[in-house]
Amino acid sequence: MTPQPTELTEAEWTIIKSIWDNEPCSAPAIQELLFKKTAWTYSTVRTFMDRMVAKGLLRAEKSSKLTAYRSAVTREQAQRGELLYALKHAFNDSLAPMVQCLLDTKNISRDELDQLKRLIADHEQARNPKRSLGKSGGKA
Amino acid sequence: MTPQPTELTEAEWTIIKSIWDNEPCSAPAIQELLFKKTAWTYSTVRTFMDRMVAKGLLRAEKSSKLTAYRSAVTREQAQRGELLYALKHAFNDSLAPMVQCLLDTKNISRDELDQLKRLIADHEQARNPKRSLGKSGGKA
DNA sequence: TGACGTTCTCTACACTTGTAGAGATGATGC
DNA sequence: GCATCATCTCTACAAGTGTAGAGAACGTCA
Repeated sequence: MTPQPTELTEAEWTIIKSIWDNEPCSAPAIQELLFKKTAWTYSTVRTFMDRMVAKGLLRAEKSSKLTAYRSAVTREQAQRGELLYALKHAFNDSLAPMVQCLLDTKNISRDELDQLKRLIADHEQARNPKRSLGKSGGKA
Repeated sequence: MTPQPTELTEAEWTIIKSIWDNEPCSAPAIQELLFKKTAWTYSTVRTFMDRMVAKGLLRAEKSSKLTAYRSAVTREQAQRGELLYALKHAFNDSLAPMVQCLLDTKNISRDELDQLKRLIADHEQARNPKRSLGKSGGKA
């Protein structure tokens, strides 16, 4: 149903990535995990997490004293939100300029280039499965 | 030199796009241009623009009473900033997942798909102009 | 049962972003 | 010279974001 496009702040990205990798998890656990990278105190992390619950980005279940958190949006949803934001604002919703920018910006290895070609080919196959090209077993 | 990655807020995107298309231009002009879309008052637009000057996103030159604005970052810089932000936060800097998400998300027409393939092919050519096709390529 | 550690709750504060009104000031036409 | 218009400057304020301290409350080990 694609609710409203999920948009995350930088801090929220940091938190939720950690949660995706560890859910369900506690706030102290996340704080500890992130401490090396962010130096955030428990209060900071907890504030973010509770705000994210309020926004519907996370879900919290508390048993007695402890609160367990899990994500309420999938990685894919969040990625899509971020991508659509960039696509819309920076590229007026047109694919090609975005991909062009990607190609111009990152130093892309031959492998990555091949990978991209494969992605596109697979996508083509998937939407147009008439004839098979031998190459790889596809399977979306 | 790629200063610091340019990041724009939603309102800033709206403003700067209008400026790219009309620079040099005055604040009242931009306000009028955007009014249909945003309903922003002059004060609002002016505040944004002056903040953007402070941030180094725009440049302002005032002659007597009038202030003329122009962009201080190119469309490409801004696009790159936005793209890198998404790439970094949502996709941990990996190309392929981003492109995959793009393919999965937007309803891509055959034309667009062809266009993408062409972009990639051109890019390949550009970085590897030795021989036209051939797998080899070797040597990163 | 008291000290200690863990986790939680509440509150706070500065900065950014979105939004705008009020009034100053200069330019124009008469 | 004065009314008017266009433009500018200044100030403000609410909501969102980044960041955190102080102190309550519970669990536990001696």
